[in-house]
Amino acid sequence: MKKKATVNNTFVCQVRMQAIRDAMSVLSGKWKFHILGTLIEGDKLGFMDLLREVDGIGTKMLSKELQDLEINHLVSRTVMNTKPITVEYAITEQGKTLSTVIEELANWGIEYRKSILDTK
Amino acid sequence: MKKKATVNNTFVCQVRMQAIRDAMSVLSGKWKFHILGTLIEGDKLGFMDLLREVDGIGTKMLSKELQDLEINHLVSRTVMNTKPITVEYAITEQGKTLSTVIEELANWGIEYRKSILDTK
DNA sequence: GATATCTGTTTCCTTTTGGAAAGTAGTTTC
DNA sequence: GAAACTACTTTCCAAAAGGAAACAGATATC
Repeated sequence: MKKKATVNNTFVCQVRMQAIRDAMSVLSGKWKFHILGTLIEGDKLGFMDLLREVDGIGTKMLSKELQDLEINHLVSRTVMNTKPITVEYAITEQGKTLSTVIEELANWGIEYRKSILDTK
Repeated sequence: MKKKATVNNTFVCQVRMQAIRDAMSVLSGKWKFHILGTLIEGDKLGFMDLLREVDGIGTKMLSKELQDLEINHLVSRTVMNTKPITVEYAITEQGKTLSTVIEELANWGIEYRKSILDTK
């Protein structure tokens, strides 16, 4: 299975491929876009808030995904010293740069659904 | 684990959630963005062309992903009656509507990589 | 006739992902 | 002091995703 790139083997394409890999490595999975989208809308949400907002997610996945997003500097985590301890999750400046991507993706999804319903 | 949505339980947010689910159901996996991106650049590529262009993919995944994309009307498949049989894969009009999303994602990936290198 | 090319499919396996449920731990209200 | 609330973690398991390699069928070239 030897391979020689022939068509898109330009520098820009290699860079774009790498960029998509980079982006997906940080955004892959079933929940990241939902969590980020929710945090972009209403900033500063507690764990239980997110559990309520992100429809269908469980504690394990929410916890794990939030850790991933925090590691990648897209979400911040702040422990508040309130009566029953609460934690505030918020989108970072870095994370906010994703809002156009998420917006575009959501818009595409809406249009896609429409076009599918038309053809049926 | 009772849940009551309190913050983003508006109609637009429900629609956006659904839109992201729709989009991801069609675009999930390791290779779809790469294949679509490649087909948007150079239209009409053979199976072997794609195998060469999409760095790292194997025959099984390429075959499977192309089938998925064809089912969802994002890619067209045309069998040519050439000497050794060849097949032309191309992006559909429907598929072309993804170009802005892919563009945004790639741009974000590029900027993200830059910012990570800066902070290190 | 052997080898090569094009387009896949099939098999077998490992890794990754995701989910349900129970457990942990601290605080606070009744 | 029992129950409730917040914020998780852990365990155990099932399903999905992904990959390497072999196989297959058709034509065409050496």
